[in-house]
Amino acid sequence: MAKTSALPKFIQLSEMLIREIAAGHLTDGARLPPERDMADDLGVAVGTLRKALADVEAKGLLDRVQGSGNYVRHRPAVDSVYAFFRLELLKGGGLPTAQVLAVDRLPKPDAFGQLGGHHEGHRIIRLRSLDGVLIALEEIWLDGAQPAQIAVSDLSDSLYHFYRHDLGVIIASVEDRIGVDPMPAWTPDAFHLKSGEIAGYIERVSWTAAKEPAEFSRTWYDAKRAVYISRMGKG
Amino acid sequence: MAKTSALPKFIQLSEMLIREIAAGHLTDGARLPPERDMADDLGVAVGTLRKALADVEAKGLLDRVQGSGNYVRHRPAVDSVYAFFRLELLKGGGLPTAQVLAVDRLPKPDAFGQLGGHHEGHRIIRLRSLDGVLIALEEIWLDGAQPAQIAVSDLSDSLYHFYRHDLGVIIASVEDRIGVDPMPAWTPDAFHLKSGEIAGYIERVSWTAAKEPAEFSRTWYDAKRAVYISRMGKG
DNA sequence: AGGAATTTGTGCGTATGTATC
DNA sequence: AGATACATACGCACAAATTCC
Repeated sequence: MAKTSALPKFIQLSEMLIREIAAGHLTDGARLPPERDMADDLGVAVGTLRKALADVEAKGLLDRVQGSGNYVRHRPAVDSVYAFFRLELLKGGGLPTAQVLAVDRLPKPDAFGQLGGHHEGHRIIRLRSLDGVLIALEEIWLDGAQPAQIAVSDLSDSLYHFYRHDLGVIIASVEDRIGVDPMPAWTPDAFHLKSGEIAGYIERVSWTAAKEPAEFSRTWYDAKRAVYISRMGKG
Repeated sequence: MAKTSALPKFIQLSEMLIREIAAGHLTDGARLPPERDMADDLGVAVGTLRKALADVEAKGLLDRVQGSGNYVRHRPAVDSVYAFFRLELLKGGGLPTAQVLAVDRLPKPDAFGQLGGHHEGHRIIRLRSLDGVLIALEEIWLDGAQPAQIAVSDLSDSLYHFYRHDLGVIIASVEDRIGVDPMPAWTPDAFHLKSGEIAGYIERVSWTAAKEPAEFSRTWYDAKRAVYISRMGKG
């Protein structure tokens, strides 16, 4: 196996908590135990747990209130990411999470000209993981004619929930590339999945090279992942 | 004076560093002293300084490299925020900083119909501070016809630099409201400044109420500031 | 209304790991 | 290989906000 040194504890904790919330084991509004109790149960120092909790809060899944407690923020179960997330079927039921890399308003590629009347579109690039393992890069285009207010913060949770309830737009294209760790060389016809309940269709997107990792995100670990993706393009 | 409990040390340190960088005292590429030395000089614990450095890094003004050092990231002096920031003239040379609260694509108010052909515009709301003291709320509209890729991350540094170099658009309207601490009641005719080198003009913008603080940002302090602004609207 | 208990936030100091030089 | 420097992790003490009695 590759020389994979373990991730830091606070990252492991953060991802564990996110998976617990995404899976519905921690429902919306639920209050976590006091940090000291939680840290004792998990066998870590309070400061380490707090760093993980700050990470979950930054992803919008937790509400931390001084003097009160840590409260889970998650959409109800009916809007679970499971409803629209098809990747897990190919991996045996892992828990999906996502991380937005970039949201840009760009001229729409010709391949999508027939969908929507606008000459521009919103391009969203996300990393998708199952059980914390990076498995896919996702590129999605939304038609630009909608009065869309798109920002990274809006997309940090369940992207599809955002589509249906907040935006009400049509997905122009969804491309899923499936891989294992380490990611194999990318080929144009890797995987194309029909996207379930979403009113849209599948189309291959020509992948433009990613910007520098530093432009995508701010933490060391995010940058690592971005570099990882960059290697995909060279395959 | 009002009961102003001091801000936490790590926030004070963070804002001090940001001002030092914005003023050009720490030039682009400069390497900071080792964290232990720096913490000793400043009379704080290393962990406290590290929290401040993480904050500066999150704002894109610092590059932290393990095993190497902390490196300043800043635009060259010719593009200093001073070139386009007029507020400081009224306060005696304070160092301006800004924080983006919201970036939305919305139908353009009728008052701006004569500028630009598009019916939509990008509304940007920023807090502006001098020497760390909050003094103004800024609302700016850009015409939506431009192929603008607007996201909060693009605006975190110098907004005017972004206008001129990255976007190349015309500022539809700029409204500056000047105040002191505590912020006085807002009145429609508070202050309207001609915006210097910017090709645009000044117009009063009817201020729509801010969303909930939680929608703007994630940290406790950002939320505090948002609440502070809310009180302005009621004055 | 008020005060005690609970819970998170801040700050400190230290030891060890890991990347860079 | 050694030295330097940032990253992680631990534990503790006190402050501040909330909640409860």
